[in-house]
Amino acid sequence: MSSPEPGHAQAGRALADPAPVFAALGDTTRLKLVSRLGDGQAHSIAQLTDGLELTRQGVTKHLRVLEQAGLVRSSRVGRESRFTYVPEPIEDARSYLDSVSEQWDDALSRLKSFIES
Amino acid sequence: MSSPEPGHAQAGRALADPAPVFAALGDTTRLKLVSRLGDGQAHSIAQLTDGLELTRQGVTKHLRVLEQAGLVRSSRVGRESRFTYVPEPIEDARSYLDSVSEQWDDALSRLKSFIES
DNA sequence: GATAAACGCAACCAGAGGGTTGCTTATGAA
DNA sequence: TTCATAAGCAACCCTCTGGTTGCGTTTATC
Repeated sequence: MSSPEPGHAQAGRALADPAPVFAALGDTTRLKLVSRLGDGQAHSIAQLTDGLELTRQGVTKHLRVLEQAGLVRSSRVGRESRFTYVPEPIEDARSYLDSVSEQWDDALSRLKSFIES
Repeated sequence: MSSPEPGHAQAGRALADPAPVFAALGDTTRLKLVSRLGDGQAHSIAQLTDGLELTRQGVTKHLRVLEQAGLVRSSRVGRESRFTYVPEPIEDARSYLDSVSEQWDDALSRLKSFIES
């Protein structure tokens, strides 16, 4: 019993510490990257750089951040590195937020029934 | 039309740019604070500091971050500042993650039906 | 084989972040 | 009124972050 709080541990996975995932999502550029990778296809760095107004190196850095948070996986194919979306961490983050909302709802209904009694 | 990607805009609110909310959640201490505030009660800074191994000033800074992200609201009552949970931003973040997952699922099923054809 | 494309590595920079300490101010309780 | 509690303000610290540039390396392509 020492997870970062949200009581009822929820159904699914363990989700050790969701903070790094949220931190990785806490940047507009990275959100765009995640979204673009959400199409299920593998994309090269050059591809992903296109449309974003920053250097390829900048994009690379962001991709490494996403990769370290487990949101994305990379593999070298020929002369390019292909990045693909990994769904699990976002599922985990989602269920974490679910548990927070649930906790909140429970607190509210308890409060309500207390007032009405 | 210039939101940070996820196509189908989703049902609910506008959710301008979810990045700041995720960034605010991207810290273990702040997650603990949010969770503790999720009980629906108002808590003073001293209360919230208790149990966390850092200074009251440190906690205050984190609370200001949460407040600026809209996750929390503060009001002065007597000599103490009371912080309370605000549910909307987390709802928004949740539905954003929903839209990402949905996009991913759609992509997968399209791929699958393409293979099978 | 020469050229171009796609990338990795390293250095560097300014600014934000997480944290502390010290001191002052407001408010409540004795 | 005096004393203790709760908090605000400001300065300071070090580290991480987002971004750049420059250059070297591998892989295609002509």
